[in-house]
Amino acid sequence: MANENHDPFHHDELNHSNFSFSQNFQGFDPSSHSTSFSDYLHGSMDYNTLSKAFDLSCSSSEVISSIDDNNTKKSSAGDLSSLVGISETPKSSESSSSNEAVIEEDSTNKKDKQPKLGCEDGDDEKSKKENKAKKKEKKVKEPRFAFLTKSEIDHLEDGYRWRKYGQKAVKNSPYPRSYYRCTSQKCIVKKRVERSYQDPSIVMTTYEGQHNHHCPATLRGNASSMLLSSSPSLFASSTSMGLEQRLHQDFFSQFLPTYSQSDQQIFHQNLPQPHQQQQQQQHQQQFQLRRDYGLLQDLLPSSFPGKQEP
DNA sequence: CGACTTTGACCAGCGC
DNA sequence: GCGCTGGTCAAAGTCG
Repeated sequence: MANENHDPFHHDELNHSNFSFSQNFQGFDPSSHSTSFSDYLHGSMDYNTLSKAFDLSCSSSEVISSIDDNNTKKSSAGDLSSLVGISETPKSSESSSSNEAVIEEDSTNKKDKQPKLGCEDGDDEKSKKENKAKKKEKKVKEPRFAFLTKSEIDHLEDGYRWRKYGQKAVKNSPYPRSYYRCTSQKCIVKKRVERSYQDPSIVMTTYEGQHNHHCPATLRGNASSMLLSSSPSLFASSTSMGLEQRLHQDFFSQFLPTYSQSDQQIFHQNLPQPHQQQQQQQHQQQFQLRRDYGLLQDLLPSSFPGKQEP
């Protein structure tokens, strides 16, 4: 891996060097920790599972964290800053469990929303009551999965086609949050993209739902080989070659199938020539992130939106 | 002309 | 109940 001495993100600014998922995810207590980035990464799904995955070599990962819906109810849906650790104290313990209690839901439940104008009064009342009744039923959501990416561009190319359907200003942040839906028919997957205001180079992407179709784009170039070659050490710890392949296949096919291209755009456009080394370093870190995430994939519960059965 | 983005408005949930 | 905020809708605009 590239030398670690010149990576401000990695060590100086965000203090990733001591990062450990198992530690920080479970005992998340912002009031008693420093405000390093990693301290505030609180995680998703099964923390133990995650920690298992990242214990392998977390220090090298740029990211980037996975955040589940329950945890992000306040943070991701609220403000990314709580993830990054600079805003009001997050309510830390409210989500310590039940991460798997994600049940498939018709995410269109909000669409019962009445037409804005000219709705019949009687029916209006009626449907309002129905809506209330529905709400009283335990509200379940599509499983979500969020992860942080260091990137210059907000909407990362992931191979799927998305239609933007909304944008909102985020409280305490100069950066808006964008809402996307998968353009594929009958696919209800949504995606939310927002940028950290503390570190504008960090983008948080939240996926909600599961694609019910194949990725329209295929992985191009040598991304997967680069992926593996960028840090063979981690995969060396995984004894199965089949696993290894599945990992990055899953990851790329589900989220980042064409990422390598945007990577090149990102890092080659914006960095000055003298920093080529740093450039390469970042590049490698990006791939490492993806690889780690791929590993994560394999350990995810089946309810995870990006999880694909073999 | 279709696909997509922008943007203001609306609605629901939540905390006070 | 009220105000704030997140999430969504849908008309208008833009682009290829």
